[in-house]
Amino acid sequence: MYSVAVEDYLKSLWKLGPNNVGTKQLADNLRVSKASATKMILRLAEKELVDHIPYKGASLTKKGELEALSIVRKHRLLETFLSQTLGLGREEIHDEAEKLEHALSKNLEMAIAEFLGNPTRDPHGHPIPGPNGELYNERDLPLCDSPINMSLTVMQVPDDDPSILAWLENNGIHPGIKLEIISRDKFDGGLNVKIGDIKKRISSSVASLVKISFEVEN
Amino acid sequence: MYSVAVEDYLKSLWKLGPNNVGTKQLADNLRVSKASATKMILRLAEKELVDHIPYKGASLTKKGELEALSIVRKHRLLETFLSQTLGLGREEIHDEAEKLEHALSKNLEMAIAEFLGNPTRDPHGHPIPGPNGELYNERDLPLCDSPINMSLTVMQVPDDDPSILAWLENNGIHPGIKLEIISRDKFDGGLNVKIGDIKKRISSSVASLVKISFEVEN
DNA sequence: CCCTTATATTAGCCATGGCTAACCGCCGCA
DNA sequence: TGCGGCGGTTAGCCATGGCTAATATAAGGG
Repeated sequence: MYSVAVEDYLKSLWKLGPNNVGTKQLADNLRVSKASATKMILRLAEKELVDHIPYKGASLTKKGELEALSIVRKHRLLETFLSQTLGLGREEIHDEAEKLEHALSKNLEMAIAEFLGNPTRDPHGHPIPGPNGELYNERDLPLCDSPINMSLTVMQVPDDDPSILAWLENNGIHPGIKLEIISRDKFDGGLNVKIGDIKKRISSSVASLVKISFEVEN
Repeated sequence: MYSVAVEDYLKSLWKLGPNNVGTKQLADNLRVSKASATKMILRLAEKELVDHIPYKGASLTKKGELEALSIVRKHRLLETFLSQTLGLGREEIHDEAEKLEHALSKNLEMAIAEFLGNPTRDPHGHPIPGPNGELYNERDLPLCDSPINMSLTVMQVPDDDPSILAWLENNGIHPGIKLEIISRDKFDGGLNVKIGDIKKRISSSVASLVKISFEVEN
């Protein structure tokens, strides 16, 4: 239906949304020039996939959002499928899925979803949109904003930075792992955490990319 | 490395080869105009992927052939993978693989080959080229040219025509099945065959697309 | 309040890969 | 041997999606 380029722009707009996304931000995210981004935004507006306010940015229309969610669904299903069948690591699957997602038919998407038992999270813990774009309410919190001295469960790690992912993996941090924040550095926001009996330091930039959940007391 | 379009042209040239392929034949195979095919042939010649003799046709260079074989390998590995993991039927996998093959990295190709145990045939019985383009000697014979009153083993069925494939499937004809030609119609070349105890008639056009092997007497 | 600077847009170029229309060349048949 | 027709090529158009360079706008600091 839409070209690879259009799908990539929609996905970026979704990731950077839901607020108005600036041309430069979008261009940087897609590694194209600002001029290319402007041109494409105009074309997307033409197709009613985005609303564009000149000099203010663009945001997805409902139509554009549904299209973006369809791509995100394909991406995350593919990551899960590659991980499950081929045993690829969390740090290998993103780039592969990035290419394959544009070549995945609705039929194959459904077959994969069924094969996997209609999962709701990919191997990074990211929610997988439903076949019609349904996305359940996101309740996971960034680790950097999480309470101290509580048992936290890692729910999500980033998917697109192999080096951060490798570091997390090497330090035993991935979805399902329990940890506890011991203290938060007042100056740089770095965290001292305890995983089992082992203490680690997590920089604030990494901690902002990891999401956790915890049991709420009644 | 090469674009989807270039890869598709190379694959078609390989399928229609190894003799010089005419512009019209290529254009028809790819469902593009003759002019588009001419233009692309010139570009492929520029890249030294084909030799082109004006008004005579084009054929793959060694470089072009290796590239084509790489695409064919990806295609057939994907068909095997989709069939094996998702249980898709022989008539469903071709079109999916046709799209995915262009998005498959060398790494993923290797992971899939290893997962499948480095198969040498896809679900249609077509030989899968090795990672460096090795293709073992083709010994299977078209059913239409096969001897009468001998036990024949079906080795290959066509991959790109879902309706023929569905007919074959419905009549229990697929790789591995044994059959015997009872008689050959003198006028239209149609075959009367026996599969187990059941007699079937196979038209010559279909019979030319099915390949078989048989035991050679010493 | 103006001016600097970052951000955004426009203009105009390029490659790719389609298309149609028009023309060319080769071959077989009369 | 000449010619009709099919196949092949050329010319020229279009959309897509990149790019750089030049220009326009907006917003914050002096």
